[in-house]
Amino acid sequence: MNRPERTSWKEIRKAIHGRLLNADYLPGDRLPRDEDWARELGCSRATVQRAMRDLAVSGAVERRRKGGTFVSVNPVTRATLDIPITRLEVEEKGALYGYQLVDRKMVLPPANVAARLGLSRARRLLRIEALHFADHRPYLFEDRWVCPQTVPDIADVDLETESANEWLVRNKPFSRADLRFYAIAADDRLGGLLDAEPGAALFVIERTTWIGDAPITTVTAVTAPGYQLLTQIQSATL
Amino acid sequence: MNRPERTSWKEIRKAIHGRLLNADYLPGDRLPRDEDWARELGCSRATVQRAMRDLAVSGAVERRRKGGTFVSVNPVTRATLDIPITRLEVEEKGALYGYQLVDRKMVLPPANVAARLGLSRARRLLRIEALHFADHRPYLFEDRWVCPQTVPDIADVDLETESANEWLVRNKPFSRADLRFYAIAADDRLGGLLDAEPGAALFVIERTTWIGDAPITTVTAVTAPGYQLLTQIQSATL
DNA sequence: TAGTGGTCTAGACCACCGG
DNA sequence: CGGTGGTCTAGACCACTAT
Repeated sequence: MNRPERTSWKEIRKAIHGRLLNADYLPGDRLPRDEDWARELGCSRATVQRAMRDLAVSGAVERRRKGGTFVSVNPVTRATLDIPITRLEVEEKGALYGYQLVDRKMVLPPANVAARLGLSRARRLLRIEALHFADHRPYLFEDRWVCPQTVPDIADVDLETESANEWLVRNKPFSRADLRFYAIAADDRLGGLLDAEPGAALFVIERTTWIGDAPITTVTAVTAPGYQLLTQIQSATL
Repeated sequence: MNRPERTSWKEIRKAIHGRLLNADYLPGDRLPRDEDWARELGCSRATVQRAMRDLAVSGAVERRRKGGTFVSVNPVTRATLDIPITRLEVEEKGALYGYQLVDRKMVLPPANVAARLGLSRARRLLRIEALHFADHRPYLFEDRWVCPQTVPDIADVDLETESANEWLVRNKPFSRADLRFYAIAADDRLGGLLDAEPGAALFVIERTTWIGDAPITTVTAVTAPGYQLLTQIQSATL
């Protein structure tokens, strides 16, 4: 600690975080100003600011102009999830990817789908049902609704060949997305599609996207039995 | 665009991201050096670096020293999940929180639990089973294993009153965590505990934490029927 | 080894918001 | 209004790694 020791913002973060873990400051407490940390730790204010921003992003502290920096009152476990294109997810596991379009038609959406997309009036949407396979076994069933008003060029895509999942992710960036994760029991149809016992517990990822205020698509991705979504957290305290 | 317009790193990010969305650069392409962007966009290199870091964190580009900056080849949907303390999650919904310890004992863990924690030798662990309630209805069942070697002071906690969940999150920071999300079908016991039909599909959050290399705890949090985990993404393209 | 991103500094000004 | 965090700049040096 005597040697300046090639200070870096990670060391500064570690030093400050250490004080928090050591309970030098308790949840709700106000921390010293950045400038004071800078003097005490022997670095510039910008470096403290870099460390503090990281602590704020990770949820350890909250910062308010004029108010100052406070130790977070309600700790949360903050994780980052990556949801890849399904084909890449399958291939990443070393499995052979397969894809099959089940159905595709223009139809009026049910109320819950219209609500998800925030559609005030009932318009016909493009509904796509498709199956993704890993090593010839069902991997994920995709029940998708696309807004042709927002995505007119979906009409030019050969959905027999290219999955709507991949085409949309690659070609239609979104500005906002809602994600939901939950579990459902397989009904007879889902059981048949996913090769699961009727009643089997299935993990579901539901995703709805917008570009600006215009809804793009909403998809209910029902995974085959045994599917798990994984992630890891590396805390700043290394 | 003529006026420098109080440039900020968010505008720089937007400008660069715009070029990506406009397909000026395709996935895999190498982007200009930061310094060139700085000259072109009329800001300092540090500002470009701030914008680029944000694009890298959000997954839009990949940066390598000496190599340069590249448009990401495999787009992913990257979401941030906040998993709060269960009590706060319930209270956040405006419901009355309740808690009940179901069981607590020292016992040898089964192989899968030992594997999760990375324990090479079989040692007795503290197993805690507890129920969390929302408005007097079962909300979440917590099946937890704690390593007393790592967390000896768990012995002093009155687990009848305070949930292990809350005590650990508040008092035992971790340096690494594994998270899994999946679905299971309720067996008779879970059905009884969570007031669910046997066979009902239940959403499960499994979390294992370490401090350094020492395992702290692993918990299987089984949620009551209807539970959904939600999150939102706000893209940089605003 | 050279090119690129990553970081640090000192100083300045701005934006927000609590008192 | 004043204090605090947020950002920008110009320049310098460092760290990594592709060539």
